Amino acid sequence: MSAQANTLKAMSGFVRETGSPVKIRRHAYIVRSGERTKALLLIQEGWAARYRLLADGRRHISQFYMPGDLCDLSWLVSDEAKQSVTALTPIKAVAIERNVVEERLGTDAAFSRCVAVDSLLRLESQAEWMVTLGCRSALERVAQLICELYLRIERSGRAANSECDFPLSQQDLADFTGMSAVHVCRTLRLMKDVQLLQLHRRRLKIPDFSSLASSCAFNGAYLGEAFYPPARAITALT
Amino acid sequence: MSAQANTLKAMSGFVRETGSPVKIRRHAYIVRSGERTKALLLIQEGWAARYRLLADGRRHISQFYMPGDLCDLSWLVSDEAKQSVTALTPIKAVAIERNVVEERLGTDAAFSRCVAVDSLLRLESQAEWMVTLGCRSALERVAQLICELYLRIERSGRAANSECDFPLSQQDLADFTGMSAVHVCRTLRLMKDVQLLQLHRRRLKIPDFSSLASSCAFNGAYLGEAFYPPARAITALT
DNA sequence: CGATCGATTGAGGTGTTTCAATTACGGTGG
DNA sequence: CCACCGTAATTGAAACACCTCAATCGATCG
Repeated sequence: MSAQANTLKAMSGFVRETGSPVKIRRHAYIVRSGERTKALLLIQEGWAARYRLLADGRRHISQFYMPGDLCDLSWLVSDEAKQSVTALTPIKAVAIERNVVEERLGTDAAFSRCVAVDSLLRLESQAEWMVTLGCRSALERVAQLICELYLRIERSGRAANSECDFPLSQQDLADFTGMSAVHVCRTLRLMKDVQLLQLHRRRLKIPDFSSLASSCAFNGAYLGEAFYPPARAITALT
Repeated sequence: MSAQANTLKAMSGFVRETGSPVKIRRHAYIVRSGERTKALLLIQEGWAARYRLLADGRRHISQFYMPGDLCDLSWLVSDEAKQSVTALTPIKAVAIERNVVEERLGTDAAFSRCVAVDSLLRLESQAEWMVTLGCRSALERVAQLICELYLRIERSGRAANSECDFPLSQQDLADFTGMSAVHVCRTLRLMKDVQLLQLHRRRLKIPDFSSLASSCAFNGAYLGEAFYPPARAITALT
């Protein structure tokens, strides 16, 4: 679908031209839940997490951002951010004023369409994760997350030889998959033991993507074609 | 925000004018996963569920549709439906050709904006459910679902005296909340015992909405103002 | 080189699932 | 109106996946 291939390009091109560069320190808030944001960010280097803190102290991460991702269109539709976003690593990004985007959304039909299409694709992707959180096993959750993240890293041009940097802690993985950090540890150990992946010192290697994918019945179609070249889609399904 | 109040009206007004009425039998497919849809539906009577069937037979429902809901904008952005939708009850709806909407999305800026805003709001709502599926207890899950559904039913004008029709089976609730039907049964029993709700013969009564809401730290803000009048929002939070 | 944070491992507990049996309900035909 | 049927709800008992707590080990960084 050409529409969705255009989406990111149009959006990020717009941001890159119009915006101004910013840097964010590790562990710094990008936005706190309840605050009104004044700018959107196009991430260029580093990772961030969108999360919610519950009253009992538990944290649930609902989204990871990495280079190439736009953070966050949902800020356009509500006065207050519903969830916090924090930098997991040092970040370089391009910031664009919120009102510039708001202005364009509603006057520029092609741009508005891009936003709509992008949001609908994310909705599909999140729906898949609802399914996974709702009824898949610990190993499947972790495997699916690793599959998804690896493909997105690869897409951003930061993977080579089935290897890439992987800045997430086990606690981060746990907070996304709805598991305890301890159980993530045990699950990763199991996956390492059966050669599904190598993960050490923030480096990830996936010796055989298709076996990892089949361990969790991964179908990357939900990431959209822009994130998932057809050639890869086929190998992942076999 | 006025934008979101306009969203549904604009959308459903458009559909109602342009579309043609259809009826769907209980248990009939509205779309099967993998099929290409030719029309969107504005539900007028009855309920539907969007779900995914896993290889091992488990089902996960990622969305319920009820009167007033549009089903489903995500069909616009992919050739094949990613998840199936089935009628939980007999349904009356208005159908509109997919290409009519596709055409308008991308040429009509205001319309495209409505679609974008609606999708972004749904995204927020789903993110909340990811949090709930990821780290809340059985009782909280069920309570949150009941809270959300009741408010939506009320919004559609089908509730009175804290009572409404409630066509979902315990299996339906289980498949959405990621629990077994047996445990939904036990959880409902507990909730009935402590007077959080009454549920019998497909009739739901919530004697005190605010205690039900506080049992799951419910914050209906994620439903959007259109679904959640400020007055109610306050009582639910106290 | 010490201090700190993250990863790892073990032991024990628990919320939820699974399986199986029973009961209640709602619709249908006689 | 009643007898029947299939579906849904309910209950109990046993099993299990995952969690919590706590201690140890390793790695990173000032």
